[in-house]
Amino acid sequence: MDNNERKLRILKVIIDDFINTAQPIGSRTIAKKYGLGISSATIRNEMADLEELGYLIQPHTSAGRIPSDEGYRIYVDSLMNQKRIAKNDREIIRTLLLTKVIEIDDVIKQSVKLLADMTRLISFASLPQFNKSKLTNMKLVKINNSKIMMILVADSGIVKTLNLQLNIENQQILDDISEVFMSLLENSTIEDISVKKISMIKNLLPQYENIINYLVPILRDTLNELDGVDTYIEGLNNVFDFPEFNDVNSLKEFIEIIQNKEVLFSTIIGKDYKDGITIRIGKEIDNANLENCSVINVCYKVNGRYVGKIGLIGPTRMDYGKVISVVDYVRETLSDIFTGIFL
Amino acid sequence: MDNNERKLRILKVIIDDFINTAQPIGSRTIAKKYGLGISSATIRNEMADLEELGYLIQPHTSAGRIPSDEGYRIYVDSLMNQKRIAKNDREIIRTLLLTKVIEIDDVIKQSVKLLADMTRLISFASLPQFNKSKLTNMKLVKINNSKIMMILVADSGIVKTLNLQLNIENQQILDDISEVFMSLLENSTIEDISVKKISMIKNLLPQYENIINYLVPILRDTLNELDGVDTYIEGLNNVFDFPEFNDVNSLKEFIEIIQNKEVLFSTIIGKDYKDGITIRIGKEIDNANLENCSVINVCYKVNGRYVGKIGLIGPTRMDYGKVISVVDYVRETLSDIFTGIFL
DNA sequence: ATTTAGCACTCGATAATATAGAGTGCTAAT
DNA sequence: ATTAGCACTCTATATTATCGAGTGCTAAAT
Repeated sequence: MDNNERKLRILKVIIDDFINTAQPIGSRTIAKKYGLGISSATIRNEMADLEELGYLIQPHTSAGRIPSDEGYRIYVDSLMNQKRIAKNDREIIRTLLLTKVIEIDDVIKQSVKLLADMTRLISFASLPQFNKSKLTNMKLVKINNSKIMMILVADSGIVKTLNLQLNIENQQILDDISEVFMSLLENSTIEDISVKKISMIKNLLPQYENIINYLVPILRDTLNELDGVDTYIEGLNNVFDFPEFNDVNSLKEFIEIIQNKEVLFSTIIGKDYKDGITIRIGKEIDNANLENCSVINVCYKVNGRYVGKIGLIGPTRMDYGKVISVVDYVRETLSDIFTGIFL
Repeated sequence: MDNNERKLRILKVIIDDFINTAQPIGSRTIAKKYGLGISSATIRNEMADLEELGYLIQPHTSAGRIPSDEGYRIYVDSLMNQKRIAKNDREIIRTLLLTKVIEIDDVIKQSVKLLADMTRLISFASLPQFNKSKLTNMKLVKINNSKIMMILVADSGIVKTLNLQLNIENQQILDDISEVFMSLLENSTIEDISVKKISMIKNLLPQYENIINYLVPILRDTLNELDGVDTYIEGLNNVFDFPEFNDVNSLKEFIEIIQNKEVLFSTIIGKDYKDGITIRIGKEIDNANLENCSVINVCYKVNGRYVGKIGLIGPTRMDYGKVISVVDYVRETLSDIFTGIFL
């Protein structure tokens, strides 16, 4: 049916317009503003159909219509113009991500900033997880009489520094200990740190058994760090420019939800790792407080392993075409960086 | 004149009330709510006088009065009840600052968090500067084939970790280098790192001259780090609860001003270092955008040297008594920590 | 069979108006 | 010097009126 095709064209126009203006749009305005070659009455009829199909919503009788989540879904899946990222933006991304930045954390931090700046939405990322990584270096540094610092380096290049309370007479002791640790545990994953290896360490350094007993669980916990996944968030200030949050209360609510680590990590970032861009619109996010938002996510791999996710959240009314093009280019750049071409 | 004394008592009552309610207060309410033994008419006359003196402001004819900046100034200087910090708060501060925390940066970060939580205002700090400190430990850790990490420990307990690009075959080389560095530079200040000492290091490790040439300026720069003063800010979310910011625009403006590094560092934190608590009220801050705010600052010393400042900003209508007691206790605790009693 | 002009109707947004009440300043009595 | 009394002011809130964008339906036009 070719009138179906016309319906979709009208739907596209409505959503395009709404993304720009944030205002409900009516049949007359559509006819006037976008020359579709049909009268407002015809458009009116089509709009009534589109509403019945669930793609449009009428805030009240005498207002125009706005897209529903389902409307946005169709729009994203098949109606919107795929935009090519602006050359200027492309260059900024490449320049800022490919130079100066050394640590993975910094690459991700920088990417999150870029995403927020370019899309004027809120961006976030989860940081690479340390587990299943192999221990490639470990150092103990004396800070003062009661404190030391433990530095752990994983094969992925991730570095963890831990401040510990420990009375140590001199640095030499720490050097001896870390040397033995490394001799036995270099390139170990968490599973490789067996009881047997620990006993071997203790046998080699019987005089430091207490210290070793103290350090091993900390080492294991750090390697195992399943829970405390670090997350970044940027662009929070952009919420002030969202017309959908025009009162202090809804602003506050949204900011608080988004800063809730549990919500951010479980719901917004999510735990499913798969290739490509994931878009969740409104109710699809499955959180009553985020019903008016959409979330766009991508995973990034380091050395071929999924280690984290990066993405955006904003009002369902967002410029999907532009936003997706930017996210996708960041994804591509991260992929280039982390597959070792540039690192 | 003893009626002067009565005026001040009335002024105090008005400000106390306004701090609590954020509402202008009238003569009748004062007479009813606070039994001062005088009639509303008398209070009315006194209030008219207080307004003429510049301590009160009448938002409009039929509203009550609110304090002016000058009113707050008198209040803070001589009227308000000096509060003793709540025992509970005292314990939280001590517990969180004296245990677990090792690095000065962390102490300050934690302090800033505590201040924001306890006062429900916005808190900030500038970080200690590293210069003039003595180097007490240095370690080089191999991260991978092209990267190492340098850890510098100063006598003050400050730790700096730096990520560097350097091709190093194995950790042993780094250990040798750092050992020689420490043998010659332990307890050196920036001035002590003389050309002569550097040559001595090179003489001891002729085969690593390139590496040493690379590391020395970085070491010096880090020790010298004069400019890039880091600042923290916490409690930004508290602005949502200030009744004085009840529309999105004023919220946005305030947040943006406060996050402006230049304003934060130059105006809010300020560069004057002196003992004790500094309070600036409204216009005293000398920034048109912060006219409705007050700033409370203290400096902290590490090893007897001023190294940074920590403080709070919020609406002029804040509970000065409580806020000052908390800030003062944090100041005291930091002083204890940084004079080395606990560190 | 579609499409469209025409029109009565709906309903939120905005403006205009009315009302209430908190607070004031002044006057005259205490 | 203090206070009761009272007319007056002015904002905040509620009430009402008005406007207009948009709709759905009907009947005419294509």
